[in-house]
Amino acid sequence: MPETDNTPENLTRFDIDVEPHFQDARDRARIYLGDSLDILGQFPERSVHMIFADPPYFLSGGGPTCQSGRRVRVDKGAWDKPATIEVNHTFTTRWLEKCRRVLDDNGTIWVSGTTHVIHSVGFAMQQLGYRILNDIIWFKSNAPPNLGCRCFTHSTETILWAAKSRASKHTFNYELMKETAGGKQMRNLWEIRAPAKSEKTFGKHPTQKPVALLDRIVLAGSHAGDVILDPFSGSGTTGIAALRHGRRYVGIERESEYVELAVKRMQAEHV
Amino acid sequence: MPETDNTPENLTRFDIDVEPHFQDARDRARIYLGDSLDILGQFPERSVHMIFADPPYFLSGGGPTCQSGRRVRVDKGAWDKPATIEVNHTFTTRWLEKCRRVLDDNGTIWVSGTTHVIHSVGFAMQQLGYRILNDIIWFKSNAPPNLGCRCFTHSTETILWAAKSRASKHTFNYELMKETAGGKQMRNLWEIRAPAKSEKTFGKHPTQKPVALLDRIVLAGSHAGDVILDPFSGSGTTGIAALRHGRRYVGIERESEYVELAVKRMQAEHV
DNA sequence: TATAAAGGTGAATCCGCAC
DNA sequence: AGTGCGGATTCACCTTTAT
Repeated sequence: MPETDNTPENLTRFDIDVEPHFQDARDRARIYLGDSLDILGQFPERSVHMIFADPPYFLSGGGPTCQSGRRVRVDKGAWDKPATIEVNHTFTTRWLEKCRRVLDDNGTIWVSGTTHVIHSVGFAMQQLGYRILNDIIWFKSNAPPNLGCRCFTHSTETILWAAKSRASKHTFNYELMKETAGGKQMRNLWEIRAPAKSEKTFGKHPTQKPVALLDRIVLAGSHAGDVILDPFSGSGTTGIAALRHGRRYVGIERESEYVELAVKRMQAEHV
Repeated sequence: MPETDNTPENLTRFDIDVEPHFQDARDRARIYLGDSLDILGQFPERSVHMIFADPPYFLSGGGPTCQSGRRVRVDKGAWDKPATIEVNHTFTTRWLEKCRRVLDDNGTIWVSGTTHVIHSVGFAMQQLGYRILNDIIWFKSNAPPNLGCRCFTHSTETILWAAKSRASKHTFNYELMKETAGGKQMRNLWEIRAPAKSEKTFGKHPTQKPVALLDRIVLAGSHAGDVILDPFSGSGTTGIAALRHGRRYVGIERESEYVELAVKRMQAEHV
């Protein structure tokens, strides 16, 4: 283990056992290929200013980023739903705990998710001592209709924004957000269109976020020069927004396919 | 204990040990004064078609409907935040469990709450085997600005809508909702103004909901004649909406002050 | 060439039916 | 009773054709 540097000015000193898979020329961006829990455990404490995470979840069959093949099989040969939920909550708690260790005392974390996972996230945050500042509602005004007609059209996603603890003096660029909102306090409801298919120029990621969403998050919760971490980097939207606004970026992603996609997207942005 | 009647046509046969504090002439509405856990435990299984609940919560000092005096005091003479959260989650789990027992197999439950409690509710629902159908976002377009400028204006409240289990064939009046939404599928984002102070004619309740919100919930999730339960009846908005649309109502409330308020409001509606 | 109208495509879940 | 297949469903977006 290298010497720990607890100042936040230490992106160039992340001298951990894992080589970054990608690192830009001026070391403003790194992406590590591997397991978030392992890699986060090697980062120095309090080394990042802000975290954005769009975590995978294991319910309802699982997607490509999912270790769902490794589920706990219970008696009677059937998937036990509550057991699966507990397993998922354990995973959620673990990565949120690792994130909290590397987060600056005045830093904040933003976690997006749909119904399947967001309540586990919110509850785990509260259990771990995070202080939830807002439930931000991302309203996708162009959401596709439900094919089944058994409930309301799912047109929102929730983003939980939390400070590290009750004692934090967290960053919030209030005036900038007020300007962006046309002179009034910005509300927790954000109408932002979901990315169209044609916007996914370099490939597909199942939950790719619009850059406009990450722009707002980066601008609201960080300063120029800050280090922003995304432990489930995916297609790299967080990195694009971070660099676009003069922040530094550390991503972690376990699928090399997505790392390549993220690098291509970041390079196409001339950042 | 009386004979159990598992049909849902049994409002007049809720012959439990607790006398309703209020009961209307045609027995379309009852309000029980007392503790929800006790009273729910006496109701027959599967005796209500739909439940709406706006539960109390114990965090951040507690309000008037709150048993917060009975908190767990831990060592060092300070409130232990995670412990408080676990206590709160235990309470949430208990009442959701009791509700599930009295809910018809094809019935649904709607639970409203803010950040402080809604994630505990959602997670407990998943743990108990409920199936969440939607996170409904109630957008209060007339929400007051935040006094502190440390986060975004809290302008939404979440309502979790859930079926009893994955196997349920729950009620959803799709076509009616589609009409209401102007011919397209209704989305999970509902813009409804918060009640003005002048609407609170007969007294105050800290989290009083607009009748328009309950109108929509009642119309979406129940049929005429159905029994609707509100285990934290408060100022009785659920009862007003239920009777207005020809449903029956069972409320439970532990503060006699609110029971009186609810009765006054229901009588003023000529129902 | 620009704008408008028309038509095709795609997403996920529920249901009934056959076995 | 459980499994498994196929059909039905909605609306935003993109493409094609018409004005």
